[in-house]
Formats: sequence, C-alpha cells, structure tokens
Amino acid sequence: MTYAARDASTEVSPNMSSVFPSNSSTPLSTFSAGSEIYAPRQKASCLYRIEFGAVRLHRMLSDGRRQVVDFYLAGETFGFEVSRTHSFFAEAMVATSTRTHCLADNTGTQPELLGLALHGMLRAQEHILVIGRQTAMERVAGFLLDMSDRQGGLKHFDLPMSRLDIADYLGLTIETVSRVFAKLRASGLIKLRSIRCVEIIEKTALRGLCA
Amino acid sequence: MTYAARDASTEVSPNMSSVFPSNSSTPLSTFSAGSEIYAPRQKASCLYRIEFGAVRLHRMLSDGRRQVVDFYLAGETFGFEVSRTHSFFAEAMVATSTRTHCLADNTGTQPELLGLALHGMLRAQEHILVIGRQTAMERVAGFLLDMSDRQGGLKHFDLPMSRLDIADYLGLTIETVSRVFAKLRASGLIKLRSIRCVEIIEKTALRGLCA
DNA sequence: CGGTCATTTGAGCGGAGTCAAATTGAGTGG
DNA sequence: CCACTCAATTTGACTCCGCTCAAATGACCG
Repeated sequence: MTYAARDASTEVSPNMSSVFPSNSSTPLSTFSAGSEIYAPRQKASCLYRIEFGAVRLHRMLSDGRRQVVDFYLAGETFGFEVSRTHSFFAEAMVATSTRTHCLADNTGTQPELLGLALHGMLRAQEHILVIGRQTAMERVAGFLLDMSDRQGGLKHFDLPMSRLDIADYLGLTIETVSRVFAKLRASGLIKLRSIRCVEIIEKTALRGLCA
Repeated sequence: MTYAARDASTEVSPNMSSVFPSNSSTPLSTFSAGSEIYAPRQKASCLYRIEFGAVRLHRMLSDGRRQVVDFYLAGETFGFEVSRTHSFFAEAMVATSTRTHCLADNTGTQPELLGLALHGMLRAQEHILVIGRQTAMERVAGFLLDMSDRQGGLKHFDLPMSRLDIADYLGLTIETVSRVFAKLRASGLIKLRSIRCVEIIEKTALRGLCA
C-alpha cells in the first residue's frame, strides 16, 4: 500500500447531508494500482464512489485461497456494510480516484443506501448461481458480457483486472481462464487487441454460451 | 460462508421483531411442503416472516440446473427485492406459516429493511466464498455448523431440507453430499439419528474442517 | 539487452460428476 | 401389523472438467 494514498483516504468531512450531490465538493481520494482502500475489521463509515479506476472486493482463507466477491468500476459505489467494521478487502486494481462520503448516523441517506444494498444483494445472489452451477466457459462468457455492458456496451474495452483477479472472481484458476480466453479467440468470438483489451466480435454467439 | 465469518455477520440479526411485532395482526399464511410462495417476475410487495417451517430461495437455468441461493428458517424474514418483481422462486420445504407484511410506499420500515438488505448481501457474499473456493468437505461441515447455530446451537437438530436442496445450495450433487455425510459419520464427527436428524458429536473437530 | 513478472501452453492427475444399481424409509391399504 | 409401492438416499464403478505442476513465451522497464 502507498502511504500517501492511505493518508488521502482519511481526509473526509464528517457531515454529508446527501449521498451523491452531483456537483459534489466531497473529498477526492486517489489510490495507486494495487493499494489497499480498506481491510477487514477496519471501521466502516464511508461510501466510496469511483470517479475513475476500478476496485476489487475480496476475502482470503487462512491457507491463501482467495475469492473476489465483486468488482466496482467508474461511477459505481462500494463500502457499505452491515456491521460497524468491514468484512472484506477493498483494493484499487489500477490508479483509482474516489469521492468519499461519510455517513452521519441519522440522515436522509438511507433510501439511496437501501437501493445500493438491495442491488448488491441481488448481484451477489446471481453470482452464486454462476459460481455454483456454470461451467468455466459459461462463467467467462458471462463475465465478458457483463464487463462490456458496464462500460457502455462498447465492442472493445479494457479489463482493469489481471487474469488472477478474474480467476478468483469466477472461482477458477488463472490457467483455466487463460485457456477459455484462448478457445474464445480461436473460435473467433473475441479478439485480444492487447493483453487487457478485449474486442467482442460475436456478441450474440457469446451470449449463447451463457446458460 | 465460512463458519468463523458468521460471527461477524450477526451484529444485525435477521430477526427484526420491531418490523413484525409478535402480537401482530398481520395476515398469517400457511404453505404445505413443496408449495410455491412466489416465483420470478411476480410482483414483489410483501415481506414474509416465518412463524414456523423453512423456505428455500432458488433459481434455475434453462437446462434444469438449479441453485439454491439461501434458506430461511423460523424467525427469519425474506421477500425483499430491488425491483418491483421477484428474481427467485420461494418455496416452502416443509409445512410453513408466515406473517405477511405488505410494504406501504413510504413508511418507517426502511431502517429495518436496510438492515435486512445489508445482512442479506453479506450472507450472499460469504456464500460466494464458500462455493467459489471451498472443497465439498469444507462446504458440508460449514453448512452443518450454520444450521446448528441457526437452530439455537443444539447438539442435534432436524434438517428441514432434502439432500437435493443441500446439494443445490452448496453447488454440489446429491451423491457428493451423501458421500461427505457418510465420511463424517464414519469418522465419528456426526451421527444421523434419522435421515433428516443430525447430531453433532465433535463440534470442534467439525469446525476444524472448515477452511 | 537482461531481469522480472504476467500470461500462455503442455502433460498428467484427482476431486467431484455421471450413470447405474442397491438400499432405506415413509406412506398406504389390506 | 405387515406387505407393497414409490421416492429419497446411499453406494459403487467409471469419466471428465478443471486443477496442479512445470516449462515456454510475452510484456514491460530500467
């Protein structure tokens, strides 16, 4: 973690009346690639809205196995918790800037927060279906379509995460992810413009691969 | 979810008696074993608090693969959704009775609902870790401990769900679940008083099997 | 150009799945 | 109370998808 980045994350004003004022002057924090935003057991009191960059939320088992619970991209918000402390690691995957909104105890932010929580629950529950019942090919195909959609549905887009992040998100290994990418490329459904830039050639066919 | 992780998640309990006072006169509905409470695409407008019985929340893929997203036991509440319609099936696994609490558009229930949503999100995210990264043995051991805890931590308790429900919840097959049960029984960690009644003999050892 | 790290590719293995048969057990009617 | 039925569960034999281990290739940077 970068010390400068950590310091920046703590410069937050205590009282926000609204969660996301559009012309916000809330503090802007920046994190370098790979730096930690928060860790389990740390006090949870802020929401983070990503201005640019991308974040992974993950947890580890004692023997090093890791599960990425979710990715957050530009425009998305993370950081809300049931309890007073965090349950996961949040780390910037690339250079990332966030607007930090601290929650007062008793404000009008709850309607927005409720929406975020319900949306987060649905996303997590749908991810359970993916990881519990889909094949490696189905998982990767669905992942690419999700990434495409969340970046405006463009034909080509950059993956802000490494193969290891993708593997840990989909409950696979890097090798399996790499092999599925290779198979999709060989069958002409996608192109890899560079190692992190994906172009979707046959969106319909790709969609057909998802169960 | 990992067994240890559940402790952290209990700060906000899903039993929110303030939402549903025990002397409530809200309608009491009963469902026979196997009957449907709601289905995807149906209008979502009520919360259901279970008086007795047990419910599964699940979804199916087009080819019949099924994933149980969560179980709800007596005292727990389900039915909240992001959108106006349901995303999952809710079905009674045994004879079940619920208090149905319809949400007015703009009531004071939101703080409680927020707690339920956040708790549900955390449970789902922890389940992602289980399904994504744990072995069959770890999943079943953690499941039994979770069931025990949620029924008051008794040494022996009834499983309200079938082996198929357990398998679809843990992302396994019935055969694998059955084999793991057999192995746990053979090594003396549990006893099966009957097909659905489990007695935990070595709780500590069982906990040691969870990652 | 050499070093380091991420990714890809190859070979072989193993945990969980599949298919099939045996067994248990909960109902049901005689 | 027992015999019968049918579904749920268990057990066995074998397969296969994804994992592990290992080596090669590629990308980036000083």
